[in-house]
Amino acid sequence: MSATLRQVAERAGVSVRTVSNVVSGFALVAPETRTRVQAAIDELQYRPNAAARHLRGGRSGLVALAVPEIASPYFGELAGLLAEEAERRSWLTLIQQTGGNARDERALLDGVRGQVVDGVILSPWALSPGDLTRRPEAVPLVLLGEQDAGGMLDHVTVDSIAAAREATRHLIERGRTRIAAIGLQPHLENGTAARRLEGYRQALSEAGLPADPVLEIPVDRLHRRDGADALAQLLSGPVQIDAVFCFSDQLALGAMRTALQHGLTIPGDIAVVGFDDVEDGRFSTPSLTTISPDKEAIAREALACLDDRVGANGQVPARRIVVGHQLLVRDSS
Amino acid sequence: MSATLRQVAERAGVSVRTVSNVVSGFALVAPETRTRVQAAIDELQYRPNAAARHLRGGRSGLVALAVPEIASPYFGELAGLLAEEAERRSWLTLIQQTGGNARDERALLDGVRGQVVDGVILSPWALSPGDLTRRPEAVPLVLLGEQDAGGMLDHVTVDSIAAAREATRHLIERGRTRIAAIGLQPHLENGTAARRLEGYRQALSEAGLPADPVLEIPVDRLHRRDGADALAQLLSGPVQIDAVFCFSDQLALGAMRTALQHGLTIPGDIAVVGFDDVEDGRFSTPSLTTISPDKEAIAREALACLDDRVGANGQVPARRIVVGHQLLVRDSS
DNA sequence: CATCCATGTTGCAACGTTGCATGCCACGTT
DNA sequence: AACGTGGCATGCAACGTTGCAACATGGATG
Repeated sequence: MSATLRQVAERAGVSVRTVSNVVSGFALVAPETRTRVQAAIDELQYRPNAAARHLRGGRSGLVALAVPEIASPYFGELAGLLAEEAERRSWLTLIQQTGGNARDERALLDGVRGQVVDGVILSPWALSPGDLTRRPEAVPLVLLGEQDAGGMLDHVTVDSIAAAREATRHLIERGRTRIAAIGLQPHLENGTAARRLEGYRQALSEAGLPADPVLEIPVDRLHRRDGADALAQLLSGPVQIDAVFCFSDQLALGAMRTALQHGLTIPGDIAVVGFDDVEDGRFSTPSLTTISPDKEAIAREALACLDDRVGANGQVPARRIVVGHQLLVRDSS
Repeated sequence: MSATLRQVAERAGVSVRTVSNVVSGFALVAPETRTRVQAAIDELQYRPNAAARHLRGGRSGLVALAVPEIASPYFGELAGLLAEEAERRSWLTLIQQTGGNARDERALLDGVRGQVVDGVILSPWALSPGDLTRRPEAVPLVLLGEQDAGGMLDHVTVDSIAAAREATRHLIERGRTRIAAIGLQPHLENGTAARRLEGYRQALSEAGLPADPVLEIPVDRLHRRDGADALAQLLSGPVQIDAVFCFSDQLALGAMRTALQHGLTIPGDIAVVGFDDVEDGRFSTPSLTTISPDKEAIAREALACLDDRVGANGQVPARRIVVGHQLLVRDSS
């Protein structure tokens, strides 16, 4: 094991407390003493013991990042940015996968959180606002995504309604009139899909196009497979379409595959727009038009919220931060 | 904060030690006492304090997962599986991005490791075997990938030479004779690219095809962009090719994009094979033929190594575990 | 009846750190 | 000479847990 304060103290011929002062950089230490202690520290390769500091100070320096699945490109990219930002602020990042189900998300809120981490950044998928606010313990919690908690919690999000409206409007401006929406998730409490659907409908309505329930396709999850299946289902039916707005890039990439397999051209026969701007969509063929949320800003703001809340223990008013987004027009439309 | 053992003890009218015994499940506790204590635990919602346990027991229950970048699909998928397996074994997973540079990888070995985590799973990218073995402290370390450490450390890998040979042989069996290799990384210590190149050359040699240095293309990183650029470079030159073996799926997906943009057909004009079997390749158009390493096995074996080494403190002989792989033939060849 | 054992239960100490209060010294002021 | 002051260093206690050894109790054994 590593050297302790006591060992360093003995070596330097000072008290444990003085070594602690040198290590912390604070307090008054005579220059001569400081160099002597520092020498002992270097010789013994002293490293502060994280467990003792945690026990004594009540802070672990750990933040949990809870997402449905880290392997999903969007959450992978977000996790990368969050981990970077966390490191910049001297936090270590714990990764916690919820699988997107309510049971695991709830277990997470009760479990890990309380005793190991100083804060949690949660991207809820299945929890209702009620679940979120009914938390006995008070570990700082920041929400990502659409699921609001009635203004009780810090919350970083994009304006999904506006973004979805822009995406749909873009398709309309390209002359499309039979625009399907893929990605409804009526079985989840999660408000994301609902908001994107809302934006989609607003755009249709603004353009005087009818909203047709037959064009609104629910999916089980947000994987490529689901997008592929959803479009296949549409194409095998009697419905005519000339565009699809998918609620995630993953869905869009799956849908594109189905379209191409059916011999359709993109964007000739079908224009496709996604949401997330993951790396895949930039190099797919054709490249994918998408809504690009400002992920760097999400990471930055989420950690900033946590920092503020952990620093000032007690009452900081809950914040709701809306980060920017951008429509990136590429070859698929 | 949460209740402590002492508070539970007072409430149940027993000693702190007895409560500890109940919580741990071990030792002898009279059934009647146990239920009484359990009741107090439930009422007070007692949760063991992780910091105290860590300090007392010397184990944090944390394992660090150190990869170049979590946003990269291969590492994302691997991280997901590793985190799942870790949870199954009651570890929490810390995520540590090295950026694939030697400085950060070295810093990681000296820093975090020592005082916070019980073990590290490292996917080295830039470190030499020398860097890896020259470690003063003795925190269990498991290596992923090709970079061996002279048999000094636990090491989980695929047989890259054999896999690359199979991939190349597959292209030869499809009648290709001008097969390029994309993905050399002469600037890194990392042995991965070197082994895949070795397997590629072996296959050519076995088939009596000449190895042509002009067909072996180095890249800076392993992103789609690099694959796209590499193929563009090849196509703009005088060299004729009818197939590409890319050392990662990312490179392959980038190369496919370039090929399609140049109006080439896949696999008609150019057959493409990748390495990794990431989700993207399953839904790209055309879908990507690739080498699929058994990622579940990698995750399982890596955690098993760590468990064994942490459990039995001291001398466990270093293990080298080779997990299986499989050539998945899809539309790109 | 003394002894031994198994079963329950307990107090003490220690893990390494830092907040707090105190001690000590030299120096300058009244 | 007595006093206050500021710079520096230290000892004690506590964070919450568990290993260890010891201690009760009651029943079985010699």
